[in-house]
Amino acid sequence: MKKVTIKDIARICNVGVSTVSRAMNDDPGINAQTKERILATMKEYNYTPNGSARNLKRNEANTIALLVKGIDNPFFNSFIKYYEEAIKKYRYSSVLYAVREEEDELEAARQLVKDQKLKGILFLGGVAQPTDEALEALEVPYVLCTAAINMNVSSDHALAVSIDDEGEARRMVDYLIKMGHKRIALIPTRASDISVGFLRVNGYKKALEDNGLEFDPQLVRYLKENQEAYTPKSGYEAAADLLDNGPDCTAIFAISDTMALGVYKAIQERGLRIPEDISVVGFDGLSMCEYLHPGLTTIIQPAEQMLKSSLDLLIRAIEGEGQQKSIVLAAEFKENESVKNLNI
Amino acid sequence: MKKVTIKDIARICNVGVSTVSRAMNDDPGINAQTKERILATMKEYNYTPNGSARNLKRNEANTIALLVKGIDNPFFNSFIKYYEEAIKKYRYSSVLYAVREEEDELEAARQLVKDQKLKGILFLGGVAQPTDEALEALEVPYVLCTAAINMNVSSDHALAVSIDDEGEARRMVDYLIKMGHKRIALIPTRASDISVGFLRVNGYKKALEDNGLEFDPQLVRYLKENQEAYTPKSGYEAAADLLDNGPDCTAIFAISDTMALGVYKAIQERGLRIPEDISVVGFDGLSMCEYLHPGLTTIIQPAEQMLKSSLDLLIRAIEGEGQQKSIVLAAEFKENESVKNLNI
DNA sequence: TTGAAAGCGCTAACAA
DNA sequence: TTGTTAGCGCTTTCAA
Repeated sequence: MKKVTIKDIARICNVGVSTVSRAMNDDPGINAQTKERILATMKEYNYTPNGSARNLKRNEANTIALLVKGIDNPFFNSFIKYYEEAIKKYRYSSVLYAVREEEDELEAARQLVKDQKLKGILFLGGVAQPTDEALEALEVPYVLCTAAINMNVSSDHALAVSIDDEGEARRMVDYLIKMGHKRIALIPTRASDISVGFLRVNGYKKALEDNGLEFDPQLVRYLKENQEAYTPKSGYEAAADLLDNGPDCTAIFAISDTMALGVYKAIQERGLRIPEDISVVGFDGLSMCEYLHPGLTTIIQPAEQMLKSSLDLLIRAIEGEGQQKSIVLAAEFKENESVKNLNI
Repeated sequence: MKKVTIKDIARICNVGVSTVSRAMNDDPGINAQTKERILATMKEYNYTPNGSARNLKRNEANTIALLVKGIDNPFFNSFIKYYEEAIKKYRYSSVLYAVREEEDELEAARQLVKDQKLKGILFLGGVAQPTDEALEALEVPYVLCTAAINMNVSSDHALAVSIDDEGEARRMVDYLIKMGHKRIALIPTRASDISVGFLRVNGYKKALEDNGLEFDPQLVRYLKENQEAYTPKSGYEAAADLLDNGPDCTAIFAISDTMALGVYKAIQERGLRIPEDISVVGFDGLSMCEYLHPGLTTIIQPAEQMLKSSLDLLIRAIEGEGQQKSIVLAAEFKENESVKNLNI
């Protein structure tokens, strides 16, 4: 079974190759009937255009990449799923690229753009310290999804889709305070994190301030530089340290659901009960955490919507219709059983 | 900045394009010094060959695909991570492709092979009912990783890497029995599952038989056809049904860790304690489940090793050095706190 | 050991 | 509205 080419189709249909090319590329200047006939023949002979030849000619691959930093973070799973679904609607092909924790995702992106002639990049997670220069060097539009877009970035290419991390964190802590909690511990990422982690910490501080509570550094358990962010392990270790050596608290705000999972264990392992002895809240909306016991109170990021918006934004930008620079989506506050109302 | 091509390099080096081609393709018939010189120039000018042109000419893309069915199953995360790392060692590029639950992964694979001229495919999960014809139609080597290779498959192309699902399940149930459990419930996938799920059920049955215990269908809670396999939700629902309507049991064997998570909740929600009131064991070794409380006793699949072996097997097959057909790796039995010893 | 030249399958400019 | 044709950047004969 030899591969059927554009020439074969042309010969069979008794037309020139360019006519066939026009037929499959929706070129306006072509007779509707001829087009019909050609398309039918293509289908009959099971013809698919050779991508390499196309790209070679067009000197471009209509490809965008999803660049995930921390692919083993289950939070990204649903995004990836939606990505694969959503991309099919567009006439772009795509590659998924996983960047390791210690890798520089911007360098990796630059390499990819060059090697694969990418049209755009969708960053998921990561992008800790994106400087204008580094991002500009990409030379293609990109969208930072779930990542906080930094104040020091003003690049024209820079697009972002996220929730209001600071505001949502603030809302969460405010909720805890309204529930009567005054000693609220925080388990963030590393102190050096200036991305989403930073914003959520800010939200925590603001909520305290809003309510006239003092910020107590002792209640904040930053990860050590050698601990991996957003893992149950780190959450566990931080909570264990807090419970064993820290000041008393009535609630723990883990900055991600993955970490909240570890917090649960640290608490339960010590014979304490959630929420009777200590309340726990998370952030992100990992579906799995609904199945913790008790169900975790958290902020649910609208993964599907975020992904769709990101893709939309990216493709508009690629096609030069970009007007919007960033989209902030509403998150869902999910009240669950992990918080005790101290007012009662 | 115009893209530098092979012609540019040729001109700069004062050689023909074919010589440049030889230099970069490690062609034997070339003077070592010329080669050196050319390679140096390529580096200096930051030349990278145009993949499209290469593929067009060679009429092939040196690409393999990782085809994941159920990308939102966190169990596959670590595999994907290792895949991305491992593939870099080979001179193959790769694509990751996520197949939805309801999609036919073999059809998707066939399409991919055709469209992208794939050299091989690595299936992760899925491949429920692979018939010889369907697999043969792929026309390229493929490896089924973590999927049970079925008895009715004898294709020459068929390669598989897995653990001994039946044996390991048997070991797990045998362990429970040794711990004094006699009424052991099972939460498998759907009754129609003839893949790994089936094998694990078999292992369960054999262990009972080995120990002279009778198989009680009432203790087995198959998922309904509309429930998604390997999710906490399904595990929760099955366990809830079992606890509310089923016969008494002292232990529950969830066929995957993801489902065990839901089982935990169903139990704890009812005010029962693990393992005091009821023991739970899982299967797969989801890292996250170590952070459940109490820690889950499970069978850990050696993800990294499995992935490496799969890739190795696949690439050998592609390059025609295939001798091995399948590899069965040892799993690790992880004893943890979720099982009560009834003998004491 | 090298270079010239013929395409790989496709698109697009040009001519008809 | 259609066909002819010149490449895109590369690999690979073939001849030197």
